[in-house]
Amino acid sequence: MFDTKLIRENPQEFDTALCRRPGQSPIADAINTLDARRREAQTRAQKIQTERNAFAKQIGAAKSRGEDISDIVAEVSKSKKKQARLENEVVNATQKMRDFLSSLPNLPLADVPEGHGEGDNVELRKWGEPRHFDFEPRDHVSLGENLRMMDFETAAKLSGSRFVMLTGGLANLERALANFMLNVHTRENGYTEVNPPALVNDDTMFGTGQLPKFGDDLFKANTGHWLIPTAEVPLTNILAGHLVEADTLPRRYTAMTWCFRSEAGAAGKDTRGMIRQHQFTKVELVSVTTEEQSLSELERMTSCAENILERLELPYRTIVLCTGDMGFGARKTYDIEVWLPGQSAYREISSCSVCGDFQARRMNARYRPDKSGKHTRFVHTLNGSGLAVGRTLIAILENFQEADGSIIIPKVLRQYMGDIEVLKP
RNA sequence: GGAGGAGUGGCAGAGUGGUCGAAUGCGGCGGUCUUGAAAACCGUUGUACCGAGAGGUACCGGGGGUUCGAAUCCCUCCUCCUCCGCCA
Repeated sequence: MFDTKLIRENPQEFDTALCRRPGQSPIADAINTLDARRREAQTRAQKIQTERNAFAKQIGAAKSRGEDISDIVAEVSKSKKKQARLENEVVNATQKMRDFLSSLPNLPLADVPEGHGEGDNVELRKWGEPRHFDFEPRDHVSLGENLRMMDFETAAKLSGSRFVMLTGGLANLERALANFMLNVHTRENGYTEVNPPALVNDDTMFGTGQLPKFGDDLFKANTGHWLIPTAEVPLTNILAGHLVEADTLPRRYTAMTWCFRSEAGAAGKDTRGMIRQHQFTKVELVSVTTEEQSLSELERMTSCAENILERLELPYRTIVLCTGDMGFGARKTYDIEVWLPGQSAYREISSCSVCGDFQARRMNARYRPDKSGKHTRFVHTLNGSGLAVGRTLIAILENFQEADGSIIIPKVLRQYMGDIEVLKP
């Protein structure tokens, strides 16, 4: 959500920045017209209210002196209807503005490359050498089923398509991964571990930008709750409605949660395997910072995520998303892609975004920049995966496979798996 | 699920129809004293919006209503607490 004052004062700059996203057209004029109407109605309604407040005070004074008040009362009653109409106008105009503004995506930062889709993203760096195999590497489905620890058939019986059931060593491996990631982020990177609700209300989904536009991508419970598509939602909303002191920032939160996505628009995409599921485990990172800190925090967060892959010895590359591939609330996004030998491709395993004050405005989360000052500012929010656990498991299977279908366990994970070194079929 | 109670400023907590945006305490900020600090004392201290400004308007859990006037009365929803029942 945007500051209407900013749009009023810099309509040209606003439109230019917004239109760097493909599919967006200039909108500042329309917003400013709507806004002018709202302010005018508000000013008029306030004027009438001022008069009425004065009358009410007179009545109070007169009454306490024991005077007759019926004349004044009669006069005030007349303005009631007019005021109700004006107030109604203000409420409607405000609501209209809010609806309008809440459907607009965030402005890309100036250094974000312009483009229409995946193809226009820009690679920044690569880490690790994809391993050379002297046999034909298999994909994770083949490996997992061969181990008899990855069962799509039973999952389909229980739930339908896009679900998987892990058993035995792979179930343990997934738990080990999440445990490892959480330990690193909490013990070395300064994040506070949170175990948040996975069902949230409308306001919470609005705060991070899933609503009102993207309800179709979400699962909804019959109580009206929504299932979180990422822990970004509850973690970022922790500070919703709060005013905090600057010296309590940054706040860094991490959580392992299940994530639920309807994958409504992804029919036919990644149907094989556990790349794209309705339910998956993810360790999420969320930072809440000041305006000054948010850009460096993005670099920090991204390196926290990259570091996990390095310790797992998984080759990756880091790209910056172009304006056409960025999410709704982001100003700038780095994707980290892990090498998958089974696909001979780099695939997304983490996405780190800085949202500026976009989400903070939606959820009204502010801070006081300095203690004696009267001004408040909206906090800046960031989120990133640290990492997608299911996809990390896939990467381990495919990168650490042996010719006989066994899987070498990365050294850093062994302590979480009873010190075994290999999973054998 | 049943019966009660409560939601007020950063926090604690008073206020039951008019001069209440709201006592008081804590905390914060500024100052006096002090070599410095602590203590003590004095002062100050909510947010958002409208307005060029003067100034104005709104907000006492959310929404609605009664009234000339609502933190205060009524309706409704939400949240929390206590007791009982049930239960992982």
